[in-house]
Amino acid sequence: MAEDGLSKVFAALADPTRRAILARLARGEATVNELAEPFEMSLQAVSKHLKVLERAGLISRGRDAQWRPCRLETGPLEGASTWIERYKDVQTDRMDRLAAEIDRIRTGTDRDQAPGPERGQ
Amino acid sequence: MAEDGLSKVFAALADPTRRAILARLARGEATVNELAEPFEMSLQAVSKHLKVLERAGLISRGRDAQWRPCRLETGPLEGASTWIERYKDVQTDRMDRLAAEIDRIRTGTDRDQAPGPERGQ
DNA sequence: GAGATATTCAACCTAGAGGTTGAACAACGA
DNA sequence: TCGTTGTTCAACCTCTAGGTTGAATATCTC
Repeated sequence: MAEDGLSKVFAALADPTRRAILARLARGEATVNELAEPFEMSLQAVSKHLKVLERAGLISRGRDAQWRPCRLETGPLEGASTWIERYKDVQTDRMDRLAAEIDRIRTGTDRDQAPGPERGQ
Repeated sequence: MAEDGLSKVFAALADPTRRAILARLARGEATVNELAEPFEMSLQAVSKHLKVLERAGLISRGRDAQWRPCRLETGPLEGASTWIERYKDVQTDRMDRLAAEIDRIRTGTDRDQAPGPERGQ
C-alpha cells in the first residue's frame, strides 16, 4: 500500500469488515470484543483490522482498565470525501465527450476545463 | 481484495497512480500512451492499473483504430461518496462521547442514534 | 505483404494483506 | 497470589497487488 494518507484511508475503506466496524463505531464507542462479535474471524484478525483503521487515522483508541475502547475519527473521511467530490460531478455525457474529442483532434492536446490535479496530502 | 463493488472502488482509489489517472481523465478522454506518459513505470503496468479502474467501473474504454481511449465514469464515485457522507458528519465531540459512555455504562449496551448499517451494494 | 505503432497477454518476482494459532502482556476480582 | 478476561505480539501460511520483461495481437501506413 502507498504511504500517503489518502491512499491509507481509501485502502482502509476497501475492506467490508473494516467498513462494518466503522459503521458500528458510528453508533458509539466499542471495545475490541464488541467489535469482533459479529464476525466469524478470530479476535486477532479484528485487532489487525483495527490497526489498519488506526494507521489511517479513522479510529482512535483509549485505555479503560483492560479494555481499549475504539472511537470513530471522521477527519480522514473529510479528506477522502473532498477528493471524490472534486471528480464525481465531472461532465461525461455525450455532448461533452464529443466536444472534448473535437478539441483534442483540433489542438493536438487537451485544454478543456476540469478539476485541477490532486493536491498532495 | 473483496468482491463487492464498493470495495473495488475504494481499492482502486487507494493507489496514487490510479488517482492521478482519474484526475487526468477528468480533463478529457486519453489513450493508454497519453495516460502512461507522466509515469516512470512501464506501459504494461499502467495498462494493469487501467484494468483495475475498469473493473471498478471507474473508467470505460472505446476502440479507435489501434487506440483504446479511456473515459472517466463517475457513477461508482457516487456510491463511494454516499458511503462516506453517511459517516463523516457523525458527532464525535467530547459531550457526545461522554453521553454515549454514560449510556453504555447505564444500559450495558449501545442504543444511541447514528447512521444505519452499511447497505449492500 | 512488411514494417511501425498502440496495446495487451503471459510468465515471473517481491512485498504485503488478511487470515490462522499459540504465547505473552495487562488489569481486574477473589 | 492466582485465575480470568481483554487485547496484542509473533510466527506462519496463502493469495494477490503491483511491478518487471518479452512475446503476441490489432490496426494503420507504405
